[in-house]
Amino acid sequence: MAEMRKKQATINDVARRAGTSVSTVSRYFNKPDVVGKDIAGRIEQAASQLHYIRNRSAAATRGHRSGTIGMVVPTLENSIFAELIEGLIAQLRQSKQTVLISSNLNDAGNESEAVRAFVEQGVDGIILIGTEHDNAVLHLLESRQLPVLCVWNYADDFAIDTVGIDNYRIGYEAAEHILGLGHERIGCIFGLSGTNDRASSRKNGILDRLAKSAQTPPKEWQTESSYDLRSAKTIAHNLLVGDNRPSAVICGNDIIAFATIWAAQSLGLSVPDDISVMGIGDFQGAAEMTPPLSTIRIPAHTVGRLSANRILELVSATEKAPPRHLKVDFEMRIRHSTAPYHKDNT
Amino acid sequence: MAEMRKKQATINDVARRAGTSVSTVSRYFNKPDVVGKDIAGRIEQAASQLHYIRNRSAAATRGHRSGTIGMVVPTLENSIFAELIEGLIAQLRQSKQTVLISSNLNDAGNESEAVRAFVEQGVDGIILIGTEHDNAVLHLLESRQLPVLCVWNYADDFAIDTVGIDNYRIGYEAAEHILGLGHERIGCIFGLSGTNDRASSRKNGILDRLAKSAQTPPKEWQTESSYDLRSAKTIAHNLLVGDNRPSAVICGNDIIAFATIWAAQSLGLSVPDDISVMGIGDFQGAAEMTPPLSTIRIPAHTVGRLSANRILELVSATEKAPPRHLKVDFEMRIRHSTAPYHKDNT
DNA sequence: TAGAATAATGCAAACGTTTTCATAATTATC
DNA sequence: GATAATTATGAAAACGTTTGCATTATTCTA
Repeated sequence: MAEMRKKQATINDVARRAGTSVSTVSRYFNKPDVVGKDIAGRIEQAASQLHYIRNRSAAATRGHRSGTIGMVVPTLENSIFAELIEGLIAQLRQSKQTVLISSNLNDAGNESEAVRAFVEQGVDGIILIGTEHDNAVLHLLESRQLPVLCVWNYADDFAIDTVGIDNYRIGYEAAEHILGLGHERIGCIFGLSGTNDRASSRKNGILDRLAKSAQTPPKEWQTESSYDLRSAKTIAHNLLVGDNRPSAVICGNDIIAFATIWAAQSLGLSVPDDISVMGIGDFQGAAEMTPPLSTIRIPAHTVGRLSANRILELVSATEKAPPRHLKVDFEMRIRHSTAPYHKDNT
Repeated sequence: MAEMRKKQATINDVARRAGTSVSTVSRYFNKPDVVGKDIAGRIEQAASQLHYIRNRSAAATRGHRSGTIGMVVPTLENSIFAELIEGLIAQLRQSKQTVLISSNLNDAGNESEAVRAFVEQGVDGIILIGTEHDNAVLHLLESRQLPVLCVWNYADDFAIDTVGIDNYRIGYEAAEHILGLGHERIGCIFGLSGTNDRASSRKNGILDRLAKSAQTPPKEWQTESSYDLRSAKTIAHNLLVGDNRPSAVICGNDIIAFATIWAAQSLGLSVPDDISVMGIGDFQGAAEMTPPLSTIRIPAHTVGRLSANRILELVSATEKAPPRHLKVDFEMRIRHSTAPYHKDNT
């Protein structure tokens, strides 16, 4: 159909029909209040009669905003990012901005290409997850002077604006909860800390708190897993099988926590009677599952909303300001997958 | 920073440095093989030295493809759409296409605006979920002659191209499985059929198969729920509470099935000893949960891949052809949430 | 009411590409 | 070796907007 695409109404047609000039029509669409009442009416009418739709590409050539924000996430298959994105879209839509999404498909090496594609499209700003990014990406963005925002991980010493949560603190609090329950045989399944700043912040928070109470787990109880149910379940199984097992396990996120609970159940263990499980994230299903998961709620939707506001500020800022960092609060959601330590937990 | 955005290298700069004309440079980027070896080399070098990045907006004004495909989904928070999108992105990336995503945020009324925004951005094609769409949307797309693809639901009588699964058939097979197990007290929790073609196709498939064996459930066991764990769990609870309850429940999708299993467990019922639960979708976690869910796998990633290929075909087609419909197969995944009917199932 | 300030409008250049057409250079054909 | 066919290149117009500047109409000030 490419060839036969009909000629569509342009701003010229609208101007002609409304009996005015293109400049005025253009102005009307950009700042409606600057054009006279009568002409405005005629333009409105002409535009709707002709089913006129603006051509943002054309506008963008003249240096005008494209009205798009690009966001690249590590993966869409983690519901928490989906929630984040929905928050972002909801808010950005109110400002008539369109969101371009790209996924690294779980391979950080894809990021650079994704960002480049966004730059080609002429996005007004870019949102990235976390603070660890390729030099190529950072250079590109820097040389283009393109507004960037790193979300998800609060990092007050970072050179780029961030909005996110304090993952160290989250880890700390998670450990605190388990300690408060009296557990002394504590296992951990962290997220993969090698590639992921959030995971390693949480890990440090957990370990620091544990160390403070002289409860640092033995090496073989400090495990790591990707955020993937299948492998997490295997790792949890290995941690839990046999008699010498922890009485509580702290998980790097809820995916891992789900997997741990299911591994325990499939081993015939009761959560929380035989073993307590602590998650992080409050993902979908955490509250509904059996038993409802004790976790820490990360308000992803809020992060999305705030990110939208912040990137818009950055986009319309007239000069470069020092980076600002927005910390968003988390909330403990203690449900029924954790319980006080008692003797026969062994 | 808007004001101070540095001037970036344009195709002109590249041409000058490479000692050739802009036309040749442009051609080089679009069909590299049509320009001479030596010049090609010089262009390549000049472009990389200048960190040149193409400006797709400018290209688009001249009627050239924008290199973008827009997709709007009902919600991102359903992991199955996320999987679909990942498949789409993965495939489209290979053809150097960028994906624009929009979410209706669970309100179909948003779709029209989302589509309009995409048209303003000049997408080359649009992918929609399902076959039920606003007239405004359909008209807009039609009048613009924009390639459209409706995915997820196979519908061989639909005026627009589709690629998806046969939801009627899926429902039919789900019922068949439960019937084959000997159940005679069957309850259903469908998806909301009012607003959603997939849900109603499945419902019809289930009901038709049940009717064929004279097992149509009483009205009060034919319930509906939104695809949302919380409300689904409530509805499942009401269905299962008390002594007069079904021995098996067929669920409109896995979200509902998860909720049903958890509702049963929280009522002290065992799945599948007291009650069998059948899902549809094979969402994340279905295989890992306790008990592993019997369901029907919808290969969302494949749907995404195929959709990518199809929309690309439509975009580069030179004339309008009659719609084609691609059916993608599903697979039974019988695990442990369903079991043969036995007497003391009450 | 004259002059100044302000508001509304139009003209035309500019944005960075693609693409048509013409031209020059090369290769194939007899 | 002359002509035809093919290939590689460049010049310039076009795409649909925005925007700086100039102009005209309106309102304000004294």
